[in-house]
Amino acid sequence: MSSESVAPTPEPRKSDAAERRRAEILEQSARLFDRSGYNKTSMNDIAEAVGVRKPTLYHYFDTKDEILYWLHEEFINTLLTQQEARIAERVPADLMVFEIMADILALMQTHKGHVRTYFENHRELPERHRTTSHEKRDRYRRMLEDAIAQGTKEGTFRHVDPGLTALAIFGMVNWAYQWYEIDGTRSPRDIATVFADLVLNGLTASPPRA
Amino acid sequence: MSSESVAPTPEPRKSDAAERRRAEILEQSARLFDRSGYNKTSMNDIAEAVGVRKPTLYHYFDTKDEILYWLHEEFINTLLTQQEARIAERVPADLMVFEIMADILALMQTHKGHVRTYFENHRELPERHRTTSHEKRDRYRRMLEDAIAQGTKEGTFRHVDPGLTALAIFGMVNWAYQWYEIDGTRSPRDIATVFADLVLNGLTASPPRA
DNA sequence: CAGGGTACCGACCGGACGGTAGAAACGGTG
DNA sequence: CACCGTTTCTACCGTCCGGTCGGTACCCTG
Repeated sequence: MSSESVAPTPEPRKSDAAERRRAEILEQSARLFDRSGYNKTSMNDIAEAVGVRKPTLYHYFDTKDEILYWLHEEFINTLLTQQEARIAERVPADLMVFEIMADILALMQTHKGHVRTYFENHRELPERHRTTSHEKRDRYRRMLEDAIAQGTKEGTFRHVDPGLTALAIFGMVNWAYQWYEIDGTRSPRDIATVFADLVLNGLTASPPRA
Repeated sequence: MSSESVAPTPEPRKSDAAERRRAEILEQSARLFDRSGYNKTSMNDIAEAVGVRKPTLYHYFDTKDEILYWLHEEFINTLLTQQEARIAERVPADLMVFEIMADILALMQTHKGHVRTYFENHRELPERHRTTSHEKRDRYRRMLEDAIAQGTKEGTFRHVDPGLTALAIFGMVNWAYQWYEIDGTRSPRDIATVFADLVLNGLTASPPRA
């Protein structure tokens, strides 16, 4: 404490290099899982991509499942933080719905491998990790449900089932992991605009009788 | 031709029993894949569930991939046939959208294992099967796009991008494979009603200015 | 510069898994 | 009832893969 005067990094709890290695392993894993699938990618493949040998991976992650678990952590924590900020700022419900959709669609550009791998394999996670990851996922789902319920309470939204409606909206955006092309013409935010317009205003031409 | 007078099944091209065995293998595969995942289910597991030995499976399907391929065939052909009938009947666009959604949601009750397995593993299919299965999938997607475009042309729907809108709608219903519980309180058709109402009329309370 | 944790590696293990070989039984047909 | 394709089985193969063992090099701290 007292001896450090010009330390550039105040508190590197764990070795800084270790943290970067860990991040690199997750990044390469996501890349390979996205390209070849979780099950068809071996720990050896990951090690090679990172530039180390297989046993070194096990210095950072106890099992392959653990890598999958942390891929989920990386993006679900982002989503939770972003939405928590909006709740604190009391963002209007309709805007919240749009922003949640935009957040998730943004992942398709920045964390496609993470998302795909989790969506397609979370059921096969060992009990412990599956449960805790589902808790965060469910917490996020409740955030959207709350935003919908709030919108109804404030008169912005019609009376709808918040649970089913949230599942519909999540479906719209989550499914993008199946078709979104990173080098496509539309940005995630453009797509969010179109999707939010659809879910807020509907497909029907003449406004429904109020 | 001339010898058969009271034949109950006019043309059992391939042995009838063989056809039933094949169907049974697909059914058990879907069940096990849904429970434990495609990759964590071995050919031996399937054989046991069917009540035969592993090599017998290979008498009906050359590879494990082929089983996955035929699981897709089973449900995509149903979907295509159902929608083709509607096109022939000139069903109105908004009803078509509802019925397509209802068809897919119905699969969650009748073919959950099929759907899940295909969605989560079609990318890892060998080139040949992947391509042909994608062709049918894309054909079905175009059907929804056409219905949307037709609705716009007829003035039922607003001006929207049919491609993106179709992807949004498919997302809503396809994603149900992740959360639909067969013994839940809501039937697939109930859910389709709610979802179609959402996508047709939107979430907003007061009608948007026309 | 001694000591101890951190990072890394070569070699290896046990087992599971997709798929095959080769032959026996079965069953419909002429 | 002889024949031939179909269906099924026992036994087996080669490979791959997640994970471990035991040790070495490295580096930071005292």
